[in-house]
Amino acid sequence: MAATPASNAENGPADVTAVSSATPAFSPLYQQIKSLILQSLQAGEWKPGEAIPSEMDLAARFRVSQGTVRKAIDELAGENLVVRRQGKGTFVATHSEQQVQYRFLKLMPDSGDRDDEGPAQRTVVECKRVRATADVARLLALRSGDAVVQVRRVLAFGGVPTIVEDLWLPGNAFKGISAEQVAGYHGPTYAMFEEEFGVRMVRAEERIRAVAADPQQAELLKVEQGTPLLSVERVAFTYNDAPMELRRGFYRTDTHHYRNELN
Amino acid sequence: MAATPASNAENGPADVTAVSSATPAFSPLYQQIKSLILQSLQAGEWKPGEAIPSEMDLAARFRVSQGTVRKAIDELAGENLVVRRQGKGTFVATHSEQQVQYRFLKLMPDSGDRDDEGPAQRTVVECKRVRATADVARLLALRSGDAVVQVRRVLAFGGVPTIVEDLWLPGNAFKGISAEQVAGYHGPTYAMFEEEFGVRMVRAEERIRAVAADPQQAELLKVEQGTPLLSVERVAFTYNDAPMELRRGFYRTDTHHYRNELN
DNA sequence: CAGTGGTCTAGACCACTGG
DNA sequence: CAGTGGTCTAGACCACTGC
Repeated sequence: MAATPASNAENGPADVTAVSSATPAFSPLYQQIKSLILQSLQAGEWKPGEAIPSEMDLAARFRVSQGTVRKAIDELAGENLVVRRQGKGTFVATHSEQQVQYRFLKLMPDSGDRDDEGPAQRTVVECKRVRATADVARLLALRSGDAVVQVRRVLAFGGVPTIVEDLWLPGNAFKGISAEQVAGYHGPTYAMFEEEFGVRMVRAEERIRAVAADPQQAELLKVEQGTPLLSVERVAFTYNDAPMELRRGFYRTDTHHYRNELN
Repeated sequence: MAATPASNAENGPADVTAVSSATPAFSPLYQQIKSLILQSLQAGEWKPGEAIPSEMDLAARFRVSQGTVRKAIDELAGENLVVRRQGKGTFVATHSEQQVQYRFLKLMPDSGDRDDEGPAQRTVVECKRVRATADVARLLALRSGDAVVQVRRVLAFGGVPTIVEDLWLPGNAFKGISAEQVAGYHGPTYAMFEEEFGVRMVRAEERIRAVAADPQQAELLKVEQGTPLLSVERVAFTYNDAPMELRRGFYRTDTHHYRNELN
């Protein structure tokens, strides 16, 4: 009964080549298993923080060997979609964990660790429903005029306002979001998105520039107008590469810096 | 003759735990194989661009199964130290390849591909031997006053000067480097370092800030003094995490942006 | 066609977690 | 102690490259 991959005979396991017999594209079994798991992840069969079935169980479910499931999960773990814990199981990744908190925030204090200065103090300046402008719509894969939620907030570290940023969220997925929710939640904002709206951010792209502080930014960050600021435009994506957040931030870099690792 | 990593008994597979019986630290066999390969890479047993022995050969050399060698090479490939090519072999990674050229340069034109604007035009402003200041020495793991080579250059894209940067290189490893060499080499500077000095950069760390152009930067980049520029400080490392280059660059970001992917 | 990396399996054993 | 992920092996076959 166990699968005998790539064998056409009676008993054979999933026929790897049969998936799309028209295209000559060859897709390994473990890739197919991977996308099956991915579908379950997307569908919410297992929630963030929960354990997914053991490798043995999944092997039985998909009629393949444990090694094949293993390789599929290896890739998912490499993409930070799941987390393996020896002796315990494999868990759906979440932004709530201590270890990888602020995974997407690359701004670091010049000296000392980020833990030293504690969590950011969040001040929500405004939170309103608006219609998407052309560029917001484009980046969020919406149509101009679609409903979006715009949040403007200031993040301070050790009492010093350091970041001012706008968030744009598709109105559909974030119905009823409020300023209190954004400001009051304990933990990363992306963890709140998971808990309150079932939206898990998986990856993001940033475009960084140097700009001069305009009057409003200068006031919110308590710097002189014209001070150079780091402009960080981020598009964050959920599972199927669907953009779910646009963020435009302006960072003071007199006591902090944006840290990046090149491999 | 052939290495028998950490095996005590005659026939059995290598005893994984015996490596450091004092420390309870457990090091899997494939990790040991990985560091053996890494040592050969460092020692220059195989040069950038060359093929390393086949998995079968390495398995025989180290007296382990092919699967174990495979997992070791998988990690090396994941760190971009080595490149696998099906049907051909596994090759030592190099900065000379077309595909991954400018792996460390994240500045992108706002519209269009980087290939569209062609290679950067390099102008070397100066190239001189100096003594390391305290901060340069610290970042390069040298002592203050040690000999270093400083290179100042301007990079232009499509005729527009966009980057001005200083490079500091340990004098020891880069003896005899000249302005002509830096300016005249066809291909990435890091490829030149490999060919001419046997120094291969493996990874790098960057610290990014927004600053105002000083008079000299303004002149070289043909912008107004005070224009916001992206300040990018990079330390590049060779094999054993040894820092081998410090680079301080200033980027115009009116037509380009620094692109980053968050996972 | 031989040689390379890539996939898949089956089974054994190890390390770690928690009841 | 049972259950989980982690390692290692041996062997089969597939996909790709180049002679």
